[in-house]
Amino acid sequence: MSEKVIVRFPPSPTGNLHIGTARTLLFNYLFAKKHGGKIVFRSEDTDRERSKKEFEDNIVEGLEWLGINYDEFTRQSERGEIYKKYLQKMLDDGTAYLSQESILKDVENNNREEVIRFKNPNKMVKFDDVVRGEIEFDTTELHDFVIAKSLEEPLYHFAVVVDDYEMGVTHILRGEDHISNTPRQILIQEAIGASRPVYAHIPLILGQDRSKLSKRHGATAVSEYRNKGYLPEAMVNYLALLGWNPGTEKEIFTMEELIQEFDLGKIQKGGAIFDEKKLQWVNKEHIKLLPPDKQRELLLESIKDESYMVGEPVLDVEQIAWKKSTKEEARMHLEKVREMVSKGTFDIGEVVMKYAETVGKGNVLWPMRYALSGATASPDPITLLEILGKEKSLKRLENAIIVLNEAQVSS
RNA sequence: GGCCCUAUCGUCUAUCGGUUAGGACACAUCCUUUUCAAGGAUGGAAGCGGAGUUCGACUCUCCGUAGGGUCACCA
Repeated sequence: MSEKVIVRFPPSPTGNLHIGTARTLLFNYLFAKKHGGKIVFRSEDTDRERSKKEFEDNIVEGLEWLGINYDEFTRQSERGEIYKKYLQKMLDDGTAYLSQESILKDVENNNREEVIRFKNPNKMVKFDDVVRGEIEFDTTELHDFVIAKSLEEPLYHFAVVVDDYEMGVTHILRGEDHISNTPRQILIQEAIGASRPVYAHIPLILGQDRSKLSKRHGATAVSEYRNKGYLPEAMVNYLALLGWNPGTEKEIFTMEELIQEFDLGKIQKGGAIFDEKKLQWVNKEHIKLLPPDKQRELLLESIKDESYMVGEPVLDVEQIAWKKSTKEEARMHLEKVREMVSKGTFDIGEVVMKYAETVGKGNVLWPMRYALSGATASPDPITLLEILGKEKSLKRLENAIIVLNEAQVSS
């Protein structure tokens, strides 16, 4: 590679970090890392009304959580002088002009009587997209579009082109929804004498109805998935697989492996539906990769709000016995377990298992687990024993025996 | 509606002219008695339609059709 790769992270702080944005930035990250390039984070906050610090924070924190890092941080709101310089130059060159708007001044919507418009050369613009091949546009339909509200207030298309040029951005990997923005940005590039970066428009992440993923499809913010307890490694892994794959049957990757395997040429053309079921599976696979103590930490964290952790379990007598096993047998096994637990040896787990193996694991373990948790899904009984401690465990085992006895009497 | 993009199992995808069209998720059935939202096995499940090009098309071309994106003094 003769030229150093430079990519940008250009989120707009008008909302929380969207998983679609995260995926796009991830691709930029993987590509840059793979080629030893540089990444510039550029907060696109030229819209003063909609941009909020809290959103910028959410985006920054989300990326940090995911492990998607960058080398430089900047905000468009802090680059006013640069835009002003280019705007003035375009005005001088005649590639842009002050336009007296004939429409009435609309103060409410911040519309002006005078704006800066781009002098559209009205031509065909052709560009090569790494993902889609050649794309051609007739820019006549764009007319003389507005590039700034004033010398001090540049608009998106203009600011983006100036920044990409000034920062030496070599590759622009962005969402497919930007394809139609590309021609006008190329026009501005040509007007200011900027070189053209390589474009790669990646497919969108879709909701169940195949339309662009948005709030109405459910959770779209990375922070929401973080709160749901997903591992950042799993999130990165799954996102990478949406719209890209290495061409092999490997599906579980670490960030390092993704960097190693990433290839722009293998990016998909069509949009991909976000499937949380598959995310869950990827998450599970990543949990398996974690060291035992980390897994245990995760387990404790995940069950800390369960009913059996915050209060005493309420038992349904019909659920205590395992399958064909009877209530009488369940009571007998529970009494046996209670006896073993009360002795409180350090290897209580092994002792219980040994007993369970002789009389049928399920016959002992199901009633035991149910007695301890009162839930149809919970960690295994031995683990519960450890988590709850001797006192609590004995109390719950005792309670289950009482419940069984009462049922016996009344029937 | 104009312009642009896309099109293989329900979903994510492999295939880069010749395959019994492969894998994963999900689903179903069975096994597994540390239940399950664990583990194992098995199974059903796909090339949008029509023309071409070719000895041969999922793969290349064109036309349809369908879906999506975009049309701001937002980004």
